[in-house]
Amino acid sequence: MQDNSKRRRNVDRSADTKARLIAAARKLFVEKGFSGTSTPEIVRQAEVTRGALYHHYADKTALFRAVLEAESDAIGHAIEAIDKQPNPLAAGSAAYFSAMAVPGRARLLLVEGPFVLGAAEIDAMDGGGGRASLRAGLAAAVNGFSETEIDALAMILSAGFDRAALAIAEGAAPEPYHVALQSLIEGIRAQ
Amino acid sequence: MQDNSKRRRNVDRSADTKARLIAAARKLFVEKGFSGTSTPEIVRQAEVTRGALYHHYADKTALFRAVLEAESDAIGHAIEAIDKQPNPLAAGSAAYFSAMAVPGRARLLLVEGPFVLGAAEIDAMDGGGGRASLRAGLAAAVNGFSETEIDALAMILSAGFDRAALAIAEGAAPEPYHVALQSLIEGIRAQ
DNA sequence: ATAAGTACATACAGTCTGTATGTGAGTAAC
DNA sequence: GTTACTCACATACAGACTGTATGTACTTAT
Repeated sequence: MQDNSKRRRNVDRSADTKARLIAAARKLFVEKGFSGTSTPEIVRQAEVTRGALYHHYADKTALFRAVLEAESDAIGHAIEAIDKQPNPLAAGSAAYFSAMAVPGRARLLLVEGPFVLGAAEIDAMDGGGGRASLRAGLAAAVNGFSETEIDALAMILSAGFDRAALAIAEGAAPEPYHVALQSLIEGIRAQ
Repeated sequence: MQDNSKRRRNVDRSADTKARLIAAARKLFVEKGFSGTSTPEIVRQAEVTRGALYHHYADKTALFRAVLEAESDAIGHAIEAIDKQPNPLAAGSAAYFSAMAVPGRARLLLVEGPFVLGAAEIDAMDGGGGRASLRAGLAAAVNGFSETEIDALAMILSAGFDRAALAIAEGAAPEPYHVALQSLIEGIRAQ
């Protein structure tokens, strides 16, 4: 499809082909969703053949997984290195929204990902969108809740963060969501 | 496929066929998801032919929509008749969880629905899972928040309710989630 | 009684996914 | 450096699925 024939090491060819596939797939998955995107479409966009795709990835889902892993890596350390800050909840919140502001990321990680791969696998991949950090911050900030109640609080607030990030990614003003989330956290902290 | 030949009015035949299709589709969509379920599978389960399916519904998505509309109708009045109760937030919460306890409903309305039809259409169908009621309850209960902030609060808490309902539908103990949500609501009420 | 519409059933066209197979360039062993 | 082997594809194919077109028996309207 393209000129890969001139003196290139295999490792470079593979890296290049995979990068093209991931970039093309990411673009199309963001625009049209997983099931709305066909593999012929992806390889056309990437300027490779379906043979190349199925050589590197077991199936369409595996390519999708590779796209999300790249996305998750990109977020990676942004949130986790925050646990020890003065106000970890506020800092973590800011870091989360900052990470989710990258175009397409919210749709990939919060909509397509949980549906295609299942919520469990997404959680395992990115640590639940920083839910672990959120849980830790909550555990340190609140009193009078059992462990399972803190788990529930973290899960519920995490869902709120996700929904807010999605709304903001779709064009909503961020401030009301930030205020609302901060107020919710302050509210339980005060109990 | 079945014995529809003996003296049946068209309106009855249609109603019966549609009911069969909706029941079969609901079962399979709950078990295997929308894209994991094929129309041959649905009609086999319903004991009709694909011709019947495509006679009554424009496409597979339209059948899915009919399933969700039936589900939404079933919930219907359970939540809306609550706005005028002494503690509308607590009563609404209980009604919501009660409605979402019906097997399969959480997956259909909270996972498959938003993905297949889009979150906007689901919201329009069931009033955002009672988000309107939640917003009204919040508006009456809290002070010092702007309208858009109350919107944001309602959306965030609504996402929390959904996530909790899903976790409970998947087998989690309900109590911690109830406690957590009630604490969150009490917390902002007190501000 | 006849004409028109309804509710299907069947057949078909197009597209998609994943696999099987073939080929040339790269790599390793000697 | 030559030979054997592996890798990175490219191409061809089989099976399944979706939606449509067409044909038919049963109703309903006139």
